[in-house]
Amino acid sequence: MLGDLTSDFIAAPFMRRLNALVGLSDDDKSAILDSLTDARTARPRADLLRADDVIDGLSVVLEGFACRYKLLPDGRRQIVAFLVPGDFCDLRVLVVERADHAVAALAPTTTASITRDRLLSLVNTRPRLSRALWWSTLVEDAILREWLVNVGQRAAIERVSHLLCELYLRLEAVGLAADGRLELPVTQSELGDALGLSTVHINRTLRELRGQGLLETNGKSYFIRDLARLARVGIFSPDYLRVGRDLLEPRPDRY
Amino acid sequence: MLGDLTSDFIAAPFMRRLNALVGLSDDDKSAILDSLTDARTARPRADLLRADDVIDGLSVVLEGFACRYKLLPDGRRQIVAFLVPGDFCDLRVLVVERADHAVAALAPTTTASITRDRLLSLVNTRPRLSRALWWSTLVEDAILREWLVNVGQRAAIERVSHLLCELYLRLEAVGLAADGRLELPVTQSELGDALGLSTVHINRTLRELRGQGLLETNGKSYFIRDLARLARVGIFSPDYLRVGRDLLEPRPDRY
DNA sequence: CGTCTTGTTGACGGTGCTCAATGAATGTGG
DNA sequence: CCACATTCATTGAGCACCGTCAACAAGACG
Repeated sequence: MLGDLTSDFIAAPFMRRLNALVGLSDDDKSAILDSLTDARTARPRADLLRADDVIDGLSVVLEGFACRYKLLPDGRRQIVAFLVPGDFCDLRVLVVERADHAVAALAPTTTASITRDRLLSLVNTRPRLSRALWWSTLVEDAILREWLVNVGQRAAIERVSHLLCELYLRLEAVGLAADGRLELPVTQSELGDALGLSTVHINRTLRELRGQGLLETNGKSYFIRDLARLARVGIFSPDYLRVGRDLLEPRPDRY
Repeated sequence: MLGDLTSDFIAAPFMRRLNALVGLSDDDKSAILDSLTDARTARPRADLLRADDVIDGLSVVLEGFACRYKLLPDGRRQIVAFLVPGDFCDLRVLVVERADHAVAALAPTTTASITRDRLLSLVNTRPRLSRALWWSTLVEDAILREWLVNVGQRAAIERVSHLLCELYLRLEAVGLAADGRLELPVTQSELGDALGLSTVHINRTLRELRGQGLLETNGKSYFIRDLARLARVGIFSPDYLRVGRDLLEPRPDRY
């Protein structure tokens, strides 16, 4: 285990994520926290996991920013997910031995791991934890479906707006964004690879959003001036981020 | 249970799918087959499951063709998956109570169900079955990621070719396609909604593929004249359809 | 036998891509 | 600490891919 790390500030986003998992007891939470081992920090552009790698355990992002991606033989790249602190790298390790896609750090990224055996024994002895882990894969799936809708149906300005709304809410949920401000340690080229748009067009689209007074950017700092309006432009509804929660649960009325 | 249905020809694709699931015993197979109940046939365009529906059990497609889809408020539709015989409608029922997307029949489609309680007791008493079900959700995820790559990175002719290769292999795997021939009971408009292309452009792309001698179409019958070449055009590699199988397993050399 | 859906094709235009150049920022090695 | 290289953001020009609109034919269906 990581010793002091479990009580350390660095695990805060992961803690917040665990708290959000339905029905997880304090006992479950400390069981999984205590199983974290082997913390390491990857530099930007470093692969955390390569396609066809044999997976030997479950990794959790504690700090930083990463992505899943697939490459075509000619070099085109599609980013299929962004991983923010608190996200799991490869939950499918429970069933599958090899990855079908790669995971790369986009910013300096700290991860910690749980060995496969430890994880299997956790889910076997703690049904609620097992359920919670499955639940978080379902949220991931829901995000993936929404990304397909985004890339398949929305125009460029809608895609960018939608992604910004999603990332703002996800980062806010783990305490890494507030008051419309968020840090996105990704290049415009990476945004393009996630949204199926060219770098040049990402740049022009961001300029358009700034021109409409919806957004301010300064390097990798983003400031959403009007979340409700940005959500309208992006035809964004946050429901998919809360799969399985009671749909009638009161929600902030910002969209 | 469905009585005669379990031994009936109609369950053949589902049987073939079960046989393909890793490590499933005959006992497991008959347990799940015997749990099938409440067979019903939906007409084309009928919803099998609506967004926000409370899910009361697991449905299996026995015959026909269906899709998962999400709608935007203005009517745009993205099809996020095709369901062929042997596919499950809503495996997430195990964890989540409500659907975040809809499922619709595209052809006359027969489904059978397993009640939630029965399913839960099956997975609790049969670890291999539980593992096999999770495995099939992972294959679904892999297909979803590949669709995102398809829509995000590939040009129209590549997208159509890729989808045709995928559907041919999936249908062949359950005995519904052979010798390059397959039936796709979908309209060109539905292909467009799956690939993020307009109906008109689907039509032109199919014409182009016919012109290149790669494909023949006759209504909803498709004949792939040269699978290897179509796969090359679509930059198609079948790996993602076999997530978790040994990557060294010998494969037909058709791509 | 009308009506509706689907497939097909043409014309036209726009969204977004490619190519190219520039400057700023960042990183690296001497 | 500076010289140099590389990455990244930004903008312009030109054009291609694909969408929209429109029309018509052929089935499918009641």
